[in-house]
Amino acid sequence: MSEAQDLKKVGLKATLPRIRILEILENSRLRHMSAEDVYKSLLDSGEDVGMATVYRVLTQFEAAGLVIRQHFDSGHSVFELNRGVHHDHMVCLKTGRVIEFENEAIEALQRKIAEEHGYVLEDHSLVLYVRPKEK
Amino acid sequence: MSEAQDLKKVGLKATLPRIRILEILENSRLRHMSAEDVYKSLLDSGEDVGMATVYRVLTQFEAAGLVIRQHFDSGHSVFELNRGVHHDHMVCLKTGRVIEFENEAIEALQRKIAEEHGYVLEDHSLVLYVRPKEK
DNA sequence: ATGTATGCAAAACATTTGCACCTGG
DNA sequence: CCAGGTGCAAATGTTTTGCATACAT
Repeated sequence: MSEAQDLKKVGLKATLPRIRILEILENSRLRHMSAEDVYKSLLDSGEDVGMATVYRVLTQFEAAGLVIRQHFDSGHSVFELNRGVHHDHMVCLKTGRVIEFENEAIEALQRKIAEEHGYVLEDHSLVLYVRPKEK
Repeated sequence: MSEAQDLKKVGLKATLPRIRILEILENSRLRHMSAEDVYKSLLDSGEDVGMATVYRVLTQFEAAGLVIRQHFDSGHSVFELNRGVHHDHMVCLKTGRVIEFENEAIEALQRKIAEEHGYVLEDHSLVLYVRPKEK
């Protein structure tokens, strides 16, 4: 019940829409939600917010480091709560399911590659598009 | 001058817009062009094509394997000629420059990770966002 | 009180589509 | 000639913005 504190901690006023959206991200069974998903979820809970606010709030949350925005190849963004542990994503082309995974070897290789080209790795986006293995 | 043949080879009629667009992709100094870039380039050469055709043709080229569509985090797609050698991309956050790189170790790791989760790797998207190394 | 946040509607983009007309083989 | 391709304008889907009103501190 301390969403209000969490918001203030990152410099955001604890307004109702922000609190509700944060709750949704924390409690939804979907770890990866589109703005539309969040919006529908709000309406379902009887809240009266506009899409514009959903986008504004999610963008602020991203800037504050509370959520991470992913861009998969689907034309729209998906947002997930930043739980502090970095991971990448695997999207099943058959079911649309999103699987998270961590792999330090890949992370290290990326840093090394950037380094070799005279750059410092700032961020990266890795998405594997996969299909269930045939039995 | 064999763009016409290249097109027929992949089952596409050698129409003027398709030939011109293929030429642009082959000759532009930018390896990665947005639909807008291609469109402007066409206009500059005095060609009279519509954006709709640019998108239709680029999409057909992608389906035919002639070009590869990338999605970077910028909201719009960029297209590059498929030169047959797979590679990933590094985008400089300071200059916007796009650098291509190949790394078989990363490719192998990705296949292994998908495998470990019971999937087969079908495709992937890896983009490193980097900044010039301080001297 | 007062500066910030919100809701709504309209705008802004990138991309796609319907349809009458044109064109390549 | 005729199926397929193109141009234009209008539709689409997602995200952003302007502005008057409502709210947190």
